[in-house]
Amino acid sequence: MHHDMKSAKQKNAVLDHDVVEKLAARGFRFTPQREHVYSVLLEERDHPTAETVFIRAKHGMPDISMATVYNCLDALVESGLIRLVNRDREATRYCPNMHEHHHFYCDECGGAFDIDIQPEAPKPSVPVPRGFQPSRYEVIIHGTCPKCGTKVGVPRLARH
Amino acid sequence: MHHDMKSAKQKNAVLDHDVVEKLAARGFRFTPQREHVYSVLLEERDHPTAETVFIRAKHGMPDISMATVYNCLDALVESGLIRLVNRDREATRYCPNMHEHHHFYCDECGGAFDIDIQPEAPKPSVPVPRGFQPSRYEVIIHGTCPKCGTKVGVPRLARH
DNA sequence: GCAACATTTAGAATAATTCTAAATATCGAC
DNA sequence: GTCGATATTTAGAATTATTCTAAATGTTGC
Repeated sequence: MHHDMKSAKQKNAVLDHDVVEKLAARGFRFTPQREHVYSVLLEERDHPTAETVFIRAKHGMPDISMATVYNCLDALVESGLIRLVNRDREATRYCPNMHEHHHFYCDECGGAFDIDIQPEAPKPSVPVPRGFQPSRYEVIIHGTCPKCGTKVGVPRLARH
Repeated sequence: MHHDMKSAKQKNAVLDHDVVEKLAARGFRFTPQREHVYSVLLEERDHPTAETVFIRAKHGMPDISMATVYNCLDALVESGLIRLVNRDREATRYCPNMHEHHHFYCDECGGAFDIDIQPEAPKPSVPVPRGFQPSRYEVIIHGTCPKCGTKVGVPRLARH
């Protein structure tokens, strides 16, 4: 519908404006590639790797290169628009959710889930020793997700 | 002193026995290389990379190979004797402290610090949505360490 | 439009990790 | 203790993830 499209456009305009500002604040320009990479991250919130972002970004922008994807991701991270998350022994992944939140990684299926912080819940007060100045907390929770938790878990043996 | 040496030896025997058991529990053998790699990790608790472990391990065992270091680290991780920690965009690092604890990473000097959990402090109760079954929490704290915190921080510009 | 500078691009280079195949070591059965 | 089965170590090749390079292109301010 015409009305909806216009509304969506307006939303994008607002969004873009924010992106422009955040990039500019760190001395970066707002380019079609950076916008596109960011939109890819927003679309599927499954913490994709740079490789996956590359593949997805090519759909709407077939000529984009891997180097540019890395460049864009770096710029977005520096600008505080996305953050980077690590999985053990895996390629770095990216997350566009900048609200304070935790991450849940399912040991079974490998899925990644954002865990929102309940505003009523007490701040995870982790006392650090004298002299340390914490700026950011990151909580990673390992376990099984609802889908995998219901399956009968065959305890796997350690085999080489 | 003779007495001290004997005591140290006894300690090692106890330690080794635990290592043997933990390895065996996962179907691994207790080998000189695995023992040595583990001892390297215990000696310097600075979360070394595989590469660093390799270099250090070569001192006491000049013929050990990189492949074996990776193999040993894998076996030790699987056996729950060490754990693996990630730093953004850096090689995987290893930590032999298996007591429940957090990690503090200094943004300035890159140093890694283990943050013990105060027993009196309330468990960091991070409520997860229905259906999720957490098995392990990992808390990473970013900030500045006591040494770097005292220096006058020149705010660095974002440059490419 | 021009000069200065940022960005993109393809591909090369580097770094981290995993794989392969042969040699060696260990374990349990006899 | 010898034998066969299996695990481990080793060197080096292969793969994967990331960074670097240099040339082309785009953007900005004058």
